[in-house]
Amino acid sequence: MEIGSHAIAGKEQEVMARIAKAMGHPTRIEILLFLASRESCFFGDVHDELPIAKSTVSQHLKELKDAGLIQGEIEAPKVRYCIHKENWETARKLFAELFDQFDGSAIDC
Amino acid sequence: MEIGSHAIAGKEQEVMARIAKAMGHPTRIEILLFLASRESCFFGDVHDELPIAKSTVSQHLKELKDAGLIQGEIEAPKVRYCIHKENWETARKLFAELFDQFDGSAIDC
DNA sequence: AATATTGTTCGTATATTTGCGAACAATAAA
DNA sequence: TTTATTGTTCGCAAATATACGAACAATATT
Repeated sequence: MEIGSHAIAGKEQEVMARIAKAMGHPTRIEILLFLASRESCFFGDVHDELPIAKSTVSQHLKELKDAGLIQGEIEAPKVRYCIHKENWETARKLFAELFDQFDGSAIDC
Repeated sequence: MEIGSHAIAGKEQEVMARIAKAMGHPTRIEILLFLASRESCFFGDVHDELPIAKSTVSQHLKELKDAGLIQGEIEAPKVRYCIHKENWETARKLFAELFDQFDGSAIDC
């Protein structure tokens, strides 16, 4: 790889934007922190943590799921949600890589 | 701090959501990578990298600036943009902290 | 079978985002 | 002073996002 170029390809940029977008709402950050702090939990547990309608919670969970950050599986009549282990790790690396692109020791502009 | 609790307060969650939202667009990820890869540059340099109208580029830059990720200063008749060093570092830490909240060694749900 | 529990989906209203060209502002150059 | 250069801001149209309650679906319970 050339000096000065970065390792985040176009496809990865799209993935990052998708993930960042999913994280771009206070409620969804709250949900991620909640899920990250435990092994797993049910929809109702998430809903109980938030002062919003269940339909809204469901939509936020869907967005996080569509972005790949979490996963949910039916345990009738409940639905168990948890962090998507592999994608979470991928996201961690992508963001770390992006933030590392900038040389903090550089002089101010 | 209690075991199981996390270190990201409500206020920080809002900041994270704000930053993530700003990063939630492919063009803005592209801009961040571009700026992160050099000391600084002018608006025109950013515009030249992108296949979109200058007014649109200006708006994207404004959002990144409002989120605190970048800064811009007039060097008439040009405008020099660059990564906002301190806020960039803050963002790096916040994201790293969030992603570290999840114990990757946990069993799948 | 009837009822209760748990979430998702639908329909709707409002707000925000995105993108563009035109108009504008500020300085530099002629 | 006129003219060029460089970006921002404005006004608009179209697309998305946000939030809610009602309706629905699937299973468990009685």
